[in-house]
Amino acid sequence: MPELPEIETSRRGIEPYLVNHKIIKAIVRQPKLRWPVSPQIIALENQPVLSVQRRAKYLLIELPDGWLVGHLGMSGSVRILPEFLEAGKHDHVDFLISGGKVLRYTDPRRFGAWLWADDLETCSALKHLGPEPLSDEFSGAYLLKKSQGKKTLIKPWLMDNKLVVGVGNIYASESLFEARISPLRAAGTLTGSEADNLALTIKRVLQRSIEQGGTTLRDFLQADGKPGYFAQELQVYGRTGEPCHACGELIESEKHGQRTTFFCRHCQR
DNA sequence: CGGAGGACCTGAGAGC
DNA sequence: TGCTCTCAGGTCCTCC
Repeated sequence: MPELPEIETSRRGIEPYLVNHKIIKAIVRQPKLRWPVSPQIIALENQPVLSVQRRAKYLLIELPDGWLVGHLGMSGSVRILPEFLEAGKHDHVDFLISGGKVLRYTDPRRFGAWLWADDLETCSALKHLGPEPLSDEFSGAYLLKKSQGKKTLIKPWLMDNKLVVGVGNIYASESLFEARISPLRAAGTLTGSEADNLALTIKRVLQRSIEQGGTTLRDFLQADGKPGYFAQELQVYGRTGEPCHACGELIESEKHGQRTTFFCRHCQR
């Protein structure tokens, strides 16, 4: 499911229900996720939530003694239930919140994770991540420097978390289209002005999607159960064979490393 | 080292 | 209807 805008949408959705409340306990129905659910989570009792943050595609829930580190994988979502409701087949973890509401994690494919971290600096899941795309550190100059000599295709290169986090399969294709850069080029062929443009475009596309509540393709829902509306603004993703909104030529798709890339051969050079 | 590919897991939809 | 195949928003691991 989710790329950065969907995680940020989820974070904003759950934050007001958690901060200044306590997590009474966690109910873990299925501990076998991407990694086993951490024992510290299973043992949680009556902990006040200090903050709800995000790093890359991880949700970070701050407790007095450490952090709940959640990842939604490909198909995961979190939502707030007004009260405890019977769990479905894929409702793997509930966090019971003081006052009676429930933070429920649902994930059919179980590629997600719920881990405990004593502190964020030493958390192995977070340690090797590149810069946040919406931070000042992520710039055209940064992209240009990193691209030097790279033979990888630009599109899978953008999806590498060591380069920049949060850009997944949807937004990699969308950003390259908006920047009019062909995904078929090697990363090392980026010019300075293209790198500047690409960095700005990635920020703009992600920001706009966050404002729309993310992209709902099939199962992603915001924490209140509503879909995200950015799907209506997708220019190339999922539009193989349909006319390009800019030039009318047909959108093409190709597989690069197991993932489909969508692009307009005429607009993107 | 960089880069390619398989692995994890389930469900939806297409085609026969 | 039901089987088989392909595809899906992520990322870690191994192999060359």
